[in-house]
Amino acid sequence: MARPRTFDLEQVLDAALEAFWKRGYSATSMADLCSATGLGKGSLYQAFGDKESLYLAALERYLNGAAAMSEELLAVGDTPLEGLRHWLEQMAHGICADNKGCFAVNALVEQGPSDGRACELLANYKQGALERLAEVVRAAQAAGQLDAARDPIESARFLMTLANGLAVQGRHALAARDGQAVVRMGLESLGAN
Amino acid sequence: MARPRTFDLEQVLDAALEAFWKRGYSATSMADLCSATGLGKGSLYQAFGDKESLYLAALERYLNGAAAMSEELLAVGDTPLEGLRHWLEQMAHGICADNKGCFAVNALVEQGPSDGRACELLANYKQGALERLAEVVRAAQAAGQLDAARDPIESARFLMTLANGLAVQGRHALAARDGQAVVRMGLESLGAN
DNA sequence: GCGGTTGTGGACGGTTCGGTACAGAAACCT
DNA sequence: AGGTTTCTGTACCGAACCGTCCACAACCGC
Repeated sequence: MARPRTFDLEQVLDAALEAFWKRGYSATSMADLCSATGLGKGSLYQAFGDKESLYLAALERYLNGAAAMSEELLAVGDTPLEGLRHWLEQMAHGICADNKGCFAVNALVEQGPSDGRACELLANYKQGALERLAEVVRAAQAAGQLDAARDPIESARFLMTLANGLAVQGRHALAARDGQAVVRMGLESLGAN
Repeated sequence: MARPRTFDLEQVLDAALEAFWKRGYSATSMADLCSATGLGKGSLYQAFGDKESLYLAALERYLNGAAAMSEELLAVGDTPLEGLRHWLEQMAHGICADNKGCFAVNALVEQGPSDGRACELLANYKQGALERLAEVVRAAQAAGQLDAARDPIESARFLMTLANGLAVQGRHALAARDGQAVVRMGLESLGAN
């Protein structure tokens, strides 16, 4: 065997994520990443390969975290609707907290319609999130909490669209109160009372 | 006097806008802009100063165009609600057409919370659009077409959030049908019938 | 037609970029 | 403890970057 690395991989990934989050992919240089992570170039390249791979690793970590957190939030409360409310509220809350928006949305916009691996990750995540949301919507409808006449998938996409819009606005300055108002209107529009 | 320039300033600005729109600011090089506009470096620098100024000029042109088009769309139909519907529908339609999203949203996300001049332009535009939308919402409420119990500004922000969310999704691939479904739900949720 | 003035585009330069090579250090196994 | 293997950071590379400069061309007023 040999010398083990002296840093924590996930910790470094989080630091890199922060840097990418702040400035985006193109505008973040390897020098930025070095100072953000506190590592030398050699270590970064050895551990991750190249800039794009590091970005993808950070993105994947973010998406996994987001999925886990979504699952937690949706499970809050005793009814499906409470879960949806928590999900959207906390999403808005996190987005309004600091002016960073949502890393996935930023990545989606910056990568654009390119055919890279990032798009693949993002598309998969979006699809999964959409289906998961639709499931909860369906449950809420079955429980009589949401208007059953609406298509669950369309409702899910509607919620997703709201969340994406909040992420955009949260990137600059969106007052928490205004974000919550949007959330409230969104839930009402699905037939919640 | 002297030799006049052989190109049309606005045409070049449109070409540059297209290039920036596709790849974003950082990822678009001056070489890209030269081939997009068909001009040499000297001409571009003489006409616009530097890359950032060219970007700002393109952004300003886009925002002016967007404002004018919004005004037109809001005026379509005989009632305020018809205007709103047209505005949101055409917004969604344009966004879904090609996978470019909305340049303003892309700029907002890429520039992030930086304190540059682009943010200033975008913030001003957003404020104006919000107020204009709120005006039309108020008119629709007065005409009995929208639920008068809702705060017009919050309703306007709600519509803006939806539009922003559509822009994000439209950057990749959003079926026109799905976009229109979101639009329909959004209008219904304001109390439209 | 001719001088003066401005647009034009390619050549050039300094800087920064992402990525590699390498020398030294550190830790594991025997 | 020694050998070996891996990690670490720096020096370095070619390429691409943004921006400048300059020789030439094109047009206007006279």
